[in-house]
Amino acid sequence: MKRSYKQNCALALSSDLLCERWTLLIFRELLIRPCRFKELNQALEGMGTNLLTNRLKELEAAGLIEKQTPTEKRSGYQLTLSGLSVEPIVLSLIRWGNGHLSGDEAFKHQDHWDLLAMKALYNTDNNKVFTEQVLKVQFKSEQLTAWCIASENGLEIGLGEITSADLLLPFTIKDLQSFIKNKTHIEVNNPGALQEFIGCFSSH
Amino acid sequence: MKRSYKQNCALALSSDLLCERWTLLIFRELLIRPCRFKELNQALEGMGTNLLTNRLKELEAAGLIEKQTPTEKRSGYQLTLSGLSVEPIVLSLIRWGNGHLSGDEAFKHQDHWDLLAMKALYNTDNNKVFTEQVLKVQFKSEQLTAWCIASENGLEIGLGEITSADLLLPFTIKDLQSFIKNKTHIEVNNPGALQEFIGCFSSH
DNA sequence: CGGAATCCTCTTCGATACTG
DNA sequence: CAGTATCGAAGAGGATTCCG
Repeated sequence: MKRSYKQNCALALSSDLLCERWTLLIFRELLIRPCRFKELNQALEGMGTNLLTNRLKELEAAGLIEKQTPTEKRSGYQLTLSGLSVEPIVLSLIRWGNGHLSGDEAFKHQDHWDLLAMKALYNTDNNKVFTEQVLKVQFKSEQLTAWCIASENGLEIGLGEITSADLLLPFTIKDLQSFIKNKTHIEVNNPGALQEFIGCFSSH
Repeated sequence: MKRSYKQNCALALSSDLLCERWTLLIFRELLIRPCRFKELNQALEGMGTNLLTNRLKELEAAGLIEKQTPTEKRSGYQLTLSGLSVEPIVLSLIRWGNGHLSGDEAFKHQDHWDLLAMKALYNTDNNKVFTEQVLKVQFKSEQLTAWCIASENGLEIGLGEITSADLLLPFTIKDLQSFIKNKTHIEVNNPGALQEFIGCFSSH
């Protein structure tokens, strides 16, 4: 029997389901890519495996996540269509956290988290049409290989390699952010694309 | 010493502060109007008064809420400017809860909660310019007297009376929603304004 | 090996009674 | 009316074990 605020209010209802401890961080991971149990366990340091199991069951029961089809040799968890609709909530929390809080250097950090932050800060308004309709960016560092595709519809993100990137950044997103702030010079294969790309983000 | 995810991630940081149990519901109340301790206590049934005290202290320490100036005879709590910036998060949760979950009739309900839901569902895009630039609506029922002002900039809401309302609705917002759904006929002082007003909300 | 189940400790929560 | 104090109940955290 699940704990509930027992209020007939949209906020209370969604909080009951989504704002339990750890739950939103599970969504963070699954919004970036499907995850195996172990990946979640590693990203969510401090969460007991039993608690993780419970949350996954609750979310599966609620129809927000599902196990990948067993045809694939190693099954993992992924968001359902309904689970995907949680993204705006996560992004609004990221925007808020980004604007209001400064991180503690002692805290754990994983580079792929920045990928979602990038999506949260991407600004569709701001945004002139790209010379090429879309702009494909490849990030590559020791810890993370990732990509994003910017267009007027928003920013798509993912892990791994992308073909025919317009812009190759030999470092992580965090570095890019500090570049934007400090306006340091960086060498890239396509300076024009870099400028276009940077123009897509809210400046703060 | 506060509990924390200890992750250097915008989502984890904002969750640490905002997604503790009851915290978002406190924001719901204060986004509608400043509250005295007792009002919060009544709206947050099931929350112990000690816990409420703790949360209020934490939020005050974080600079998100403050006590009203003691010049006013009875002091209460209100959002700071920084606290106001939490609104987009609350509204995104309301939109999600409204779309994905059906309420349980046994649960407690307070009419003023619908006021914030109305704000969450208000659609600035949808929105032709009003004949009068803004549209002032007064709600009046036994349980709730409230108003809202719709404009191209968004929807302002508040409790109590407003002067020179364009539209007087002798019932609550819930009734209006069911009217929108079922397209039942209702008698009002200004049918044209009612149509304009209804056109401002996402249809779902 | 992935992950579910068990057990134990500690923290937080929930409800009520109490005090300035 | 605002806030404290108290205490049993529930949830979280961590380690370990069990199972396919």
